[in-house]
Amino acid sequence: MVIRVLIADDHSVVREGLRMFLGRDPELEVVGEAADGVEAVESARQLHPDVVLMDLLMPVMDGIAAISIIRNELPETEVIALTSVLESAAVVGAVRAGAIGYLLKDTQAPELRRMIKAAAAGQVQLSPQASAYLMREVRTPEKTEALTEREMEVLRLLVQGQSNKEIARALQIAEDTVKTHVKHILAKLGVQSRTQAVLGAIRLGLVSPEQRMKLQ
Amino acid sequence: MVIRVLIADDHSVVREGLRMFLGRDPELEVVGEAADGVEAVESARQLHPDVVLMDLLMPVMDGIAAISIIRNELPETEVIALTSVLESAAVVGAVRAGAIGYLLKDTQAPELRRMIKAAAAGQVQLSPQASAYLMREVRTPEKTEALTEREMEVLRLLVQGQSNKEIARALQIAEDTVKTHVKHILAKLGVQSRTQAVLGAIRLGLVSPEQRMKLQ
DNA sequence: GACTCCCTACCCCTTTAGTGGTAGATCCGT
DNA sequence: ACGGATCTACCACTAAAGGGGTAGGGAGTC
Repeated sequence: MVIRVLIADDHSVVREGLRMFLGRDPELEVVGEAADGVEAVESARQLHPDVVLMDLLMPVMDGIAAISIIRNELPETEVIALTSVLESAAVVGAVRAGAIGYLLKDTQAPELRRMIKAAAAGQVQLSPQASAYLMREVRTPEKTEALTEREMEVLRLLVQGQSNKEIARALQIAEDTVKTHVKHILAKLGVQSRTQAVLGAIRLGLVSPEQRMKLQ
Repeated sequence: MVIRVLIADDHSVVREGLRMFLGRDPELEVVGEAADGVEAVESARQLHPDVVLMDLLMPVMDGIAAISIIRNELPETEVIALTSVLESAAVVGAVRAGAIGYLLKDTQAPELRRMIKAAAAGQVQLSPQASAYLMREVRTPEKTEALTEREMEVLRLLVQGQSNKEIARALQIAEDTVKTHVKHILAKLGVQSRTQAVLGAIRLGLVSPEQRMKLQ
């Protein structure tokens, strides 16, 4: 019984590396590749793979969104999140979206193959570090209270380094109103200043990398 | 005449992918691998490769530092910077350090082989985007005036979201002095607020990723 | 010795940011 | 119809940040 694997990563070098790692094992077969989230979802729909190796950082549609869709439409298909950095928000997001496993790109080949087989069998396999992040998250439930839509808009402008006055102009509201929103954002994020809010937003992945790079 | 290549990347998957890409070409031979900057430098010393493929984001010693050392000690060895994101600071930093080329991890195999051969011949090969970044840098000479050592220290604390008072305590100096430093930092970075300074520092790569992640 | 750069520290002053509270308008679900 | 959440907006006040300038002491350079 061969396990059919779909690889989703925006770097061709990484895809080729994974292909090599997996190709050596006769129980595994790479049935397709995808270079972004949308491709990944479409390929999964067509191929019905047993396991998807999904990079979290991809253009067009990020990996977490793709995981959600795939897990919804194809409950038989298990997804392993794949990333180069072990970051709290990414682990939690991937697991929330339905990933059964989480691994780093510096994982060795045997470990990788073991995880794919476990995933195909529906068994959860997490690295000790990833488990630790999940534990912490469970112990501290929704540390980040959900921001409202408007607050997210304000946060996005904060992350571009704008002042309250500039934000007010951009959103066509009074500066006092902006201060109210900022006040609530700081409280919800549990920080003391807009700079900390910006750093927290970036760290928690509340804003996409594109948004925070607009500066200049 | 076979071109001897050293691969330096902290992700085993990426190394394997590069090996695959390059192995298909009889003119290229992968003579070694390194998982961090220090390993890269040591391997280069021993192996004297013709070309080093150097990831910029690595633990222990980052790629740019490793490039500097290698280019200094082994002028015959050309280095191609390798990274997943095309970012202004990284391009400029790599070229300053002595990289002869710069390429992204989503580069296709033929392109990759072509660049390695050009590099071995001492020819510069840059992607159009990377060239554009360099052009902009040249047109805007030292947009970022060099910060002094003390200013860098203050900047690092700024990037951790600390207030002037907290920074003063951390550095054992008066808050007024901190304000003076911050004043100079803002002027040199050409920004209007500490939040913008933090964003700029991150974008320009003036602080390492580890430093900005300390929050919490 | 004169000069420059850096770090330190203070001055005065303006602007921006942050805290606490209240409150009307709207929408949504029960 | 009612409560709850959200967005809006204001008030008063305090704290923090930023902009201008000056200036002494140390280290290094010419």
